[in-house]
Amino acid sequence: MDGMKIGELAATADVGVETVRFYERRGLLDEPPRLASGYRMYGSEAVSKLNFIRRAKGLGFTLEEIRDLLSLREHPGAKRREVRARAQAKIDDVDQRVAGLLRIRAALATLVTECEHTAHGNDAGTEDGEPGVELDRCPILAALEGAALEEVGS
Amino acid sequence: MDGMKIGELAATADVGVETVRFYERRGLLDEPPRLASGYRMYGSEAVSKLNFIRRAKGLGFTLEEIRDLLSLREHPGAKRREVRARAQAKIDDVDQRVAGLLRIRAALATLVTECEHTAHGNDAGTEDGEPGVELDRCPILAALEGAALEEVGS
DNA sequence: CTTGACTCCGTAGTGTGGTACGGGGTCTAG
DNA sequence: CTAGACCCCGTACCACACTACGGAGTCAAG
Repeated sequence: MDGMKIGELAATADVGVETVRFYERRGLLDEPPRLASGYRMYGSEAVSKLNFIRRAKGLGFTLEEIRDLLSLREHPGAKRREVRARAQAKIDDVDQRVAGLLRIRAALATLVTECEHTAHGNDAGTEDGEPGVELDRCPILAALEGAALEEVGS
Repeated sequence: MDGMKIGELAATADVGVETVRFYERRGLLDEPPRLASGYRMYGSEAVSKLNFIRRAKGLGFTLEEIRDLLSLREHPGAKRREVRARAQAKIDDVDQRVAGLLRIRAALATLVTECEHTAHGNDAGTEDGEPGVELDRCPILAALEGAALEEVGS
């Protein structure tokens, strides 16, 4: 069943052929076995990895971080302690990201609520012009600039 | 109280002077009033904006998205409906990100648990060599490639 | 056994988000 | 009134993550 060339892999995972080779150079994909001709031959797990990479990228991980993430399963029976520590560090990082996103979400939700409050049921495309509640204090800014916000680092 | 030059603003918000001008060119910061000399003069709300930008950036928003986010408060009494819609769209985006991160988090937690299970209490730096539980099925990949995963877009 | 799609490799170019540089003008303390 | 720190602007450069290109070899259908 398995055994596709790079073009088929790329099409299946919906990335470019060049991207696959690029990821290989960056160590995100293992070097696959080659045909006598030098052509790369991939199994279906390569599709899974590419899907994973696409998703993780969309979540803001860098390629280097994704390489780390992927390598967490490769530990050859040794150094489980270190793997555990690295996984835990990633968890902490993810928790920070989630917390930050939830802060932004809360701020946005406040904004939506405030807007509804001010001009609820107003569906006309025309200017409403109604001053209503003052939005001079931006809830988004307020939520983000406020206290208890340690640096996220990067 | 207000009225700082670009250097003070940059120092206060812990970014580079060049970065402030860069954000201005990209439309994230308004063009501030100038002294007769041409020097930019900023009020304290510029600090808030810069703090916001730093945080939002750390959460994976692009500068363009951040510009949108910031502009949500600038609506001059009109088009609240559109503001509400854009804020809601951002909320949906944030929810998707959080969901993705939580999937990764769950996978990492599984990995940690599995490692403890296999070689718990093993603190020696030496190879343990113990095969233990098979980790050939990667929980990280498993969590991300699984069903019901629509495309996140970008 | 030719033709066209596919693959190889290396190198170069793109867009994003800055950072640095260079040649000037300005401001303030001594 | 001059030295040094600050600011102006434009341009160039950097890292990251691709994306495109060119010239050559390979493979599969007709």
